[in-house]
Amino acid sequence: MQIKVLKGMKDVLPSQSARWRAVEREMRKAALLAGYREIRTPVVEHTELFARSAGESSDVVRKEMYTFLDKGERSISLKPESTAGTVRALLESGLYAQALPLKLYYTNAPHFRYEAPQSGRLREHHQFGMECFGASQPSADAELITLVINLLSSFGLKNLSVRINSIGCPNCRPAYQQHFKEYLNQRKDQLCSTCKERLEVNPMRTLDCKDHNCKEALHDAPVMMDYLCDECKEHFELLKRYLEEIGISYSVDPRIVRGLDYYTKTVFEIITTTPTGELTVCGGGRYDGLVEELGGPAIPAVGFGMGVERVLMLLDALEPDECKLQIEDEVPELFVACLNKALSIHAFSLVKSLRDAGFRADMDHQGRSLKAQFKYADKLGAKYIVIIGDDELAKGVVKLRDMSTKEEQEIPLENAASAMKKIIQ
RNA sequence: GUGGGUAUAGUUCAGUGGUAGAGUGCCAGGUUGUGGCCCUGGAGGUCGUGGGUUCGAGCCCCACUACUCACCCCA
Repeated sequence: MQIKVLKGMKDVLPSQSARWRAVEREMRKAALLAGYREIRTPVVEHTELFARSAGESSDVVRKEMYTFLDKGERSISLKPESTAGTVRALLESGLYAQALPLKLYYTNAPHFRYEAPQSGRLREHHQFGMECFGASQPSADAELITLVINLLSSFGLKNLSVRINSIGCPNCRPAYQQHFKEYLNQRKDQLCSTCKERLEVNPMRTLDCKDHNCKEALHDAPVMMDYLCDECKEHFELLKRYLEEIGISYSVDPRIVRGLDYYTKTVFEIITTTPTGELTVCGGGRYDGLVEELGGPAIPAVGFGMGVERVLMLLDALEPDECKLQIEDEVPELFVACLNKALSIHAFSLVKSLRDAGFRADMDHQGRSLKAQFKYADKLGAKYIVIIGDDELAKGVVKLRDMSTKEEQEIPLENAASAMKKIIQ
């Protein structure tokens, strides 16, 4: 019985891995330009970390975590998001005591959510994310949004839209929630069953319910935007001004409520349209209370997570000329073919010296006919073939064939690599 | 968790209850020193699994499993 990959998990095969590296390379470059440095946190954490950060009532914690008991009967979970782990590392290392703001990023970090996989939604997916600690000003929020838009645009992606909202802070949110809850209670009968539950646990999540009746019931519901305290209001207004200043277009969507409980003030999503509908590529926001919540000092923070698979999905949908991503060339430059098996020993040592000289070079390992070696080299996409034959060897040369022009020339076997370097470049 | 679709060669997929098929890929030959195109041949199948109906099941029925899409939610 053949063993197959687990549900919701995907192998990245050679045909795709160069794209992964290219995307990752650009992400690192963008992060570095803005002063962010890489952090790598473990894939597993104490379950409690996620319960305390994302919130016991969040869907992620309630039903989507990969949770296990380890051999010491500790409850551990594969990380469903990276902010909690980053904050944990920040506190544990004492990094927060150094110069603030502290800017951190991670890329191609595996994340896990135990749910039904479908298009653009896997159980294991990878995120690029950035977190900025100690920056209370909305310029930090704007910096992140700008960076994401720039990055995605640089790949050639279009149809990106930025949606922002403010969900207030502990000063202004309770009053809003009070009013909102009263509003909901009056319309309790119209709500779907999950929203009835939400009403008790986390009423604000009813705002992004897709159920038709719920939408109807909520269409003139009070929104947080109208209840923001002066500080939150000013913060939000400034964020908009920063975005406008550099020409990032956005829309204010008072219904964005993120799935994680730790957010305060700014929340944002970067959305794109696909043939099947809208797809969230990136989501994030401000979490001014989380560091303190997890036992540290009161340090404001803002960050986002971006789904790498989703970015790649969008890139795959682009026409070849629209995709601006530079993919690393992996095809061999030289394939060393030999006329018969006895000559393989010469091919072997030539390949070695070609590789030492920095060429991507390969040879046959199956004892195949010359013709078969040519076919193989052609399938690999080799740019040149080096032919070693008895006649050539007697003369102390090898033949170099340009696969696209079919031109052949003889190269002295001695110092062949440096001679080829001149010809090929 | 709920609902729909699908399951046949490495892969993409045809297949009307009566001999297991094609495209593509792979290997070889046509060409004893030369790739792409062409021609020929070859290898490759427990027809998802288990039951049932039938003289006979890839096909009909039931169950299960896997995959996939959608809902919910999200990256």
